[in-house]
Amino acid sequence: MTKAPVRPRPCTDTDSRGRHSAHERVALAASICEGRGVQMTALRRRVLELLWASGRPTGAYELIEAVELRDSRPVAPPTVYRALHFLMAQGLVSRIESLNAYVPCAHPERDHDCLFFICSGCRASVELEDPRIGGLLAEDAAGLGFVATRRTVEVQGICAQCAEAGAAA
Amino acid sequence: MTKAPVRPRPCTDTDSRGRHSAHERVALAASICEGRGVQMTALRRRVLELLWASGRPTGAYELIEAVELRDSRPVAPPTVYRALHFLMAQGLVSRIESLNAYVPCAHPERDHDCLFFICSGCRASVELEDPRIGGLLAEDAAGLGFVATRRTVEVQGICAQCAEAGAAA
DNA sequence: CTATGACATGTTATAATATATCTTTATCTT
DNA sequence: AAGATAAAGATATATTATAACATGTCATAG
Repeated sequence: MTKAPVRPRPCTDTDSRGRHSAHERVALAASICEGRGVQMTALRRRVLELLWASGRPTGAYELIEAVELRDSRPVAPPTVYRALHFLMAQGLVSRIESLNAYVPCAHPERDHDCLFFICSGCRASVELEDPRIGGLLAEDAAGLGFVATRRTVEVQGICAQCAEAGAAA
Repeated sequence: MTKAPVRPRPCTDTDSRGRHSAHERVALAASICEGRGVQMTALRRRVLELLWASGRPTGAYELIEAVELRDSRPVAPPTVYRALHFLMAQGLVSRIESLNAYVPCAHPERDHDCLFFICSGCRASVELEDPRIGGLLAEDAAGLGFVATRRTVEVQGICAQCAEAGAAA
């Protein structure tokens, strides 16, 4: 009656909690690609793996270095950018606009519309789903006669851990 | 009971509607600066003027060219970037992260928390205030123990005019 | 089996965006 | 005027991203 029953939950079932390993994440992504008839190539898989392994929003050039290190060969920017474009098109990766960085998408199996909480202390980001935000944005868009194709919702600040650490220091 | 009474309204009281000229906008900004004891210098004023004159999100380098044209002298990037940083710090300009572009803030006198609807057809952006979004984001942040300092809410799509034009074509 | 077409990647160069650093100038303050 | 402070000028460079063209890979039609 008073509130919508939907409560957002953080998509923090990271491998550090023992729920899903990076490997499992990538396997899920691969099966999604298979189902769609698109190719999860070695390079794309590598980029996605490295994003999951990173644990925080990662810049394209950082990712280039990581691929070079991992595969012991030089890799030029377009190579990685193309992989990122593919992964974003498949909903497997999101771009954090305010950081010029990329994060793997926690729930590629659902049609996602996520918001990101980005800690300026530890550089981590938490992905959240809150359908109510999408609802309001849709409503506002409709009021303007605006047809939305993509949404960017990012909140910058300090996470609980860093706030505590900062307060302790 | 069922809905919050707050309804968002677009901040589209642009000078094309005869409400506020760019000059008035800048004068208001200057008086805000005066009240805060910070300096609205000639350069900062020029950059803000040009942003108001532009009518759409404007890139830093586009702005550099505009200043050079207007003031008939060469202007290096840091000059304009510094002015932009100042104007953003004063809440007089916002950065559109998804475009790497800057827009003047429609209501600097209010403590703003705006969302932007960005048309990929005409490249225009509409600034909206919807306190409900901020409320939900605050609620979600609180749930995570996250202390928010800044928000980025951007919706990409096609505006009513462009949609109509596209449909007609 | 090899020609062809579709897709992915490699390679080179460059565009677009942004900042670090140091110097100079303007503006207050005393 | 001297010294302190804030702003802008100037030079160089860092960071992020794409354009354009060449090559490789793989399935399959001929």
